[in-house]
Amino acid sequence: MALGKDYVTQECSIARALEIVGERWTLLVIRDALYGVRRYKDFLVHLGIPRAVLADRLHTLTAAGILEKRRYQESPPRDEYVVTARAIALWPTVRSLGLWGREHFSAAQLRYFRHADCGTELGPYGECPACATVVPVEDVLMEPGPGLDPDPADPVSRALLKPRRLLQPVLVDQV
Amino acid sequence: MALGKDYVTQECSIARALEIVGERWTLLVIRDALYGVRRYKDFLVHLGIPRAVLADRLHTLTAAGILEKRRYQESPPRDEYVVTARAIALWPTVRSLGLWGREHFSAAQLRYFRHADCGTELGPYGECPACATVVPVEDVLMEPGPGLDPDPADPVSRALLKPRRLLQPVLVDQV
DNA sequence: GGGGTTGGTTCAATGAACGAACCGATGCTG
DNA sequence: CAGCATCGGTTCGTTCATTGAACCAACCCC
Repeated sequence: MALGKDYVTQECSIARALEIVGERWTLLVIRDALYGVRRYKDFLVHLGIPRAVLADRLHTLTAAGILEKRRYQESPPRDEYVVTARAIALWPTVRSLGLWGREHFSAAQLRYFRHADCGTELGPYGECPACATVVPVEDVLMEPGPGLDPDPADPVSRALLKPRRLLQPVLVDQV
Repeated sequence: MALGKDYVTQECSIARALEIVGERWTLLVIRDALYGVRRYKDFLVHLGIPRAVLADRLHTLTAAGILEKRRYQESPPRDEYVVTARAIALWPTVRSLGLWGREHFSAAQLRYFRHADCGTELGPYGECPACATVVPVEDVLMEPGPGLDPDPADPVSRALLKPRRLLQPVLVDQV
C-alpha cells in the first residue's frame, strides 16, 4: 500500500493504523513475529516473500517501534527482530482477523489457541471463558488443528507444528 | 495487494482474510460501509479514492459477500452497497485496529463509540463495561471527539459529525 | 583456499494504483 | 425540446510497488 501515503487525508485512527500495518505482507510478518519467528531467513522461508520486500518491511516495522532489531550473537554478527509492546498490542486485531477468516472463508480448523494455564480454548476476544480473564499473549498456547498439513516443506512451519506458547522463539531443527 | 494472490501458499486463516480485505483501501471501504456510507459517490468523496479502484473494490467485496448491491430507486436507476453479516462480523477487527492506531499513532481522540442504550463508552472488545454485554453493531453510537475537524470540506464527513448509530444510512445534506 | 550460511542490495520486468478524461442513462430547467 | 447537471461507472497513459533472479559482503568451518 501507501502509494504516496494517501491515507493522510483521512481523519481516522483506522487509517493511521493502516498506513503502518496495511501494506502487503506487513500483517503476516507481524503474525509470524507473534508466533515467535525472529530471524530474517525464517521469515523468508515461512512467508515466501521476496527478499527486498521483507527487508523493507522489517525496516519499516522497526522504525515504527513494532519490532526491535537486536544482536543475539557476535561473530558472525547476527541480529534478530523481536516484538515490542506495540506488536503485542496488535494481537487482538490479528486474532479477530484470523477468526473472521476461518469462520467465513476457511474449510477446517487450522490452529487452536488455548489458555496455557487451563487448556481452555480462547474466546473471540482472546479471553479465557473458564477463567473469565483476558489471556496475556505469552500465556496463549498454540496447537495445530486437524486442517493443518502434518508434514510441511519448510522448517519454520515444521517448528510451528509443535504445541507452543506465543512469543516463544522459534527453534528451527537443523537437519 | 494480491499480486498473483500469493498468500495461497500460506496455510492460515489470517492469510485467507487478508486475501480479501488486505488490499489497499478495502478496509477503509468497509469502515465507511459500517459507518453507514452506501453510495458510490459518497465513498468517492469521503475516501478520496480513484474511481477505478473504488469500482474494483466494490465489485470484489460484493463478490465476496461482504457488501450487497441493492437497487434503492428506479428512474433514475440507482444502486447502493449495503453491509451483510460478513461485514458486520468484521466490526471487532476494525474496532481493535482503530484502537491500536489511536493508542500508538494518533494525537487526539477523534471519535467516541458508546453503547446507545446507556451512553457508556465501549471497552476494547466492543463490550459495554456498564451493561457487561457485547454491544451489537447497530446499538453502537458514534460521536465526534475533540480531535475531529469541526468543519470538514466534504458532505459525507459533515454528515458523520452528528452523533449517529453505526449502520444507519448516511444522509448527505444537499446544499 | 574453497564452500556454506546469513542478511542483505541491485535491477529489469510485471502488475497495481493514480488521476484525468470520457461516456451513457437519466432528470431538471428554461 | 435543447442544454446542462448528476450518478455511476470505464478507459488510458503515467507513476509507483512488487517480484524474482542475480549479485555481494562478512563470517564460519574444513
